[in-house]
Amino acid sequence: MQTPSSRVFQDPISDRLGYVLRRASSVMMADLGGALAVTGLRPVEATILILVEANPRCTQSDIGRMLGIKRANMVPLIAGLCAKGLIDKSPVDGRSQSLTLTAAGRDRRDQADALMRAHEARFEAMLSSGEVDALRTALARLMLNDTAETD
Amino acid sequence: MQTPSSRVFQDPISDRLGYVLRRASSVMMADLGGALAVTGLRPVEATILILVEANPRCTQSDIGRMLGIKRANMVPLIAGLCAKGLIDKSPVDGRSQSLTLTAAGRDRRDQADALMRAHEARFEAMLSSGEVDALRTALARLMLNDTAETD
DNA sequence: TATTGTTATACTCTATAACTATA
DNA sequence: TATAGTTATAGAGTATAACAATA
Repeated sequence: MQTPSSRVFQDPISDRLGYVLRRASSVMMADLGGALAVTGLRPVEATILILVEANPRCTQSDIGRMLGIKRANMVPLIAGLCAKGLIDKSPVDGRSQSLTLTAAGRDRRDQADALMRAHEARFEAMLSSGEVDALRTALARLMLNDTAETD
Repeated sequence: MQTPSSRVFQDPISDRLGYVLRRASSVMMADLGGALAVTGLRPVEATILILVEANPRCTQSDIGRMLGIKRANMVPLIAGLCAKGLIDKSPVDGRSQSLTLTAAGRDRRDQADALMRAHEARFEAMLSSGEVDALRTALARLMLNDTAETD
């Protein structure tokens, strides 16, 4: 056969740290997206529910800063969660609005969180506990190079 | 002062492996993008030049399979590199075209590769060599969970 | 002056469907 | 029947600029 590749290719990029980091991240995010599909939430939406529950009465700007998402891009995210009846806004400032989970939001958060933890456990099961610790340590170290502006 | 946050927030997501993986990846990619800006190439374009040099006469579909980029999305990437005079196409099949670097493409590849290696060295310098090895091993293991279709 | 929320906009990345032509 | 290249299109994610209201 002479189908897509009897040819063997040189692979000069699988030893590039940035490349493998990006690919591993995209594999894990794709898995998470699939795991969360039953909740009707995307990973970022599930993450917001978790953050709002842990920080009741925070603002959407607070969430944006925690996640590295710009103010302008938080608007449709929060609006979507409100439209789904998972989050309530209430004015605090006149310019700020505090966020809290609705009862449905708490249920959905719990459902999503359980799926996220199971997802994480599936990936961690591929590593020894020492490897997991090493991975977390290394990633935390690399993140110190973050140069992104707050907004 | 009562500026953006005298308030301290709970952070229930920085211990989620998927989240830190995604953030670390985006930090490193942003740094790479900045480092490559002087070449006028995006990270994916530099990567393609490196792959074409290592695999002369490969097709754009071959590149797509190596990088996990779909056929349809390879079209503007390769067209852009051709328009810049960095890659030449020549028909092999009637349906396939083989890719090779032009002289300018080789120069640009070398320039970009040097910047990529320096970029990588800056990040690896934040870790011990044992930590670098552990990180690479762990990431390679996680990537085995890849469920993406070829095309 | 700085911050919050917002609108509008644009660019990149990714995904699907469909088509042509070739093998 | 499968592959290569292509077009068109849609959805995410992310970025900037600008504005109003408020602190």
